[in-house]
Amino acid sequence: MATRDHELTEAEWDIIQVVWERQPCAAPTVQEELAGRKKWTYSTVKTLMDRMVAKGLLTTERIRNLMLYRSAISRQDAQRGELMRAVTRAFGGAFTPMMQFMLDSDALSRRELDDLESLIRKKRRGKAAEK
Amino acid sequence: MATRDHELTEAEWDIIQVVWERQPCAAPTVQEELAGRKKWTYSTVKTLMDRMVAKGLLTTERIRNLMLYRSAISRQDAQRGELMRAVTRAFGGAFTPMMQFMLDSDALSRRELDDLESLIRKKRRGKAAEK
DNA sequence: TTGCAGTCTTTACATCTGTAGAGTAGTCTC
DNA sequence: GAGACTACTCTACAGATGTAAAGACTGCAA
Repeated sequence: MATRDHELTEAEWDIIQVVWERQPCAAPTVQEELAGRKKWTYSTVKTLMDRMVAKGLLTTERIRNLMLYRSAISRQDAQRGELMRAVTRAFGGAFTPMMQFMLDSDALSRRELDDLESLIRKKRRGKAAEK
Repeated sequence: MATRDHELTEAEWDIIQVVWERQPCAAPTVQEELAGRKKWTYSTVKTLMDRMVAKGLLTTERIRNLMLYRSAISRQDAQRGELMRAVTRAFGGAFTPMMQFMLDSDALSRRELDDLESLIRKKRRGKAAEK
């Protein structure tokens, strides 16, 4: 059941983010929610959402005259997809080099490094416990 | 000098990868190099490369009748761009959650976790030494 | 000098993505 | 029941992306 990786476009990320928060929700809701950041008209949002339905990213349920949308993929799936995309394209599919790159890029503060180290330690204990 | 992040498309990644390896190189070289994996004709490769020049991703130098291409951005820049894209879109710009996600996704083997831990330790020592 | 092999230039086209106007159809209100 | 709302459907269009055919140029070999 290879939940194959989904790649969302920029606009799709903006929309699905709102859907995850508010689902089930109607297109006007999403448009209003995004109104602050994006100056998209209702039409734009609706078109994007319907295309996402066609792509299997969202599902709809019609209640009388209202279309309710739900996400068809989990946030985790979408995050994994985005990550796989990055690691595949930019790092030849190898996670360790990517992690190393992040560490080397000084993107992380001392504090974050601390957190990360304990996370890894915990993780390793888990692995060690496995068969 | 904000070396702003570059976002490459799928096809652009394939091409620039070869350019990094072989530069300076001509379009036919790139096409041949990719021939195994992509069934792109010379025309396709050349068109893509010229568009990349227009975008500032590659540079050219004409020697007689030959066009030599070079990458205008480093592999690191491109990798950073891809990573920023992922972390921005999928993790709201926060690196730690992204790292955590990777750790939780079991993408890494015991071995890799070991390597990673020592990497982080080294990194932390570095940070500690700073001002 | 003629043709061929190699390279480049021009043009094209389908699909995807972002963006939206215009028109239609229920619903609520007076 | 007519207007005002609200939400929906249809259609369009420009720019980006993937893909490539057709034609033009040029230097070398016969």
